[in-house]
Amino acid sequence: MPELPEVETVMRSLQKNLTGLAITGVTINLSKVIRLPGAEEFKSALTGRSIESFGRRGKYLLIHLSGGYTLVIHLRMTGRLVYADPGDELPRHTHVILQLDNGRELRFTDIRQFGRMILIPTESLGEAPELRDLGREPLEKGFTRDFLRKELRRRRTRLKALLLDQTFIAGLGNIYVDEALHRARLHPERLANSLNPREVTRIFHAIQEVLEEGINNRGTSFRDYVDGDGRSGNYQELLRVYSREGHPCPNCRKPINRIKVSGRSTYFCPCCQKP
DNA sequence: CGATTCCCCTGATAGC
DNA sequence: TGCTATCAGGGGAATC
Repeated sequence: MPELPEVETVMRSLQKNLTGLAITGVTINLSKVIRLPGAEEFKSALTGRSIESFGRRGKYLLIHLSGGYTLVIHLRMTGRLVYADPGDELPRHTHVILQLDNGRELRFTDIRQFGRMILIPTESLGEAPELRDLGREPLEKGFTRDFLRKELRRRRTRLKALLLDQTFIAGLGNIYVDEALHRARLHPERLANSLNPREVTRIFHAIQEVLEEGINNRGTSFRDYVDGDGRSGNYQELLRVYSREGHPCPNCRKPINRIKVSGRSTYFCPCCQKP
């Protein structure tokens, strides 16, 4: 499931291959993935533009195009963006293809059809409903221990629910939240305003560490995720709790437990992460 | 404000 | 073997 490290890895792989190329045509096989504008307008607005640079905001990938437009893409659960040769076998569930002026193409494939694309003027990126309400970038300067401390104190919700809230911190998802909580030795159902200063420090560092490790290992390929070259990541081999129910905790060897928190499967060590 | 549930959707898996 | 029910989950909407 593409979270911040996976989207960052996709961005970097596409950046390397696609920067400077022009879009010569667009194929849309499933128009509902195009949220804005309409499918025909989307095609004509993209065709002829060149790819100038890439960016990321939370779990959103940004492709900045010539003429002041940005293509905003969310991969949700099973979305893939892969740079391919038109001769390569076309995967099932390929919904959008951007033809490029070097004879290759960028394919958007998404089994569950949850992923979305939006084309908007770059200058109005900040007002786009998808991006407008996103919280801080956890790997940028604006994410400080002091910010986290004040926000945690203010919120009366469970820690896991808060960390998953994209309007609070942008980019964390189920995998990295569970990993960060384990690393910080905090129970996912702890109330956000119950953390003492040392615990705040622990979760602050843990969030950044798991995200950086995730990026350094090119993301977690738990099921569907691959980068822009179609390569899997490696972080699934380093996960300590996520999807490891019954496996021994790397710290204490007690079996990892699984519960539901805010409707999400939540993995934790009942010994290291006491309520 | 927060918690819960439903929805979108396909494919893997469990249970019978 | 083959069928069906359940589950997985990001995010948005609706409801309490």
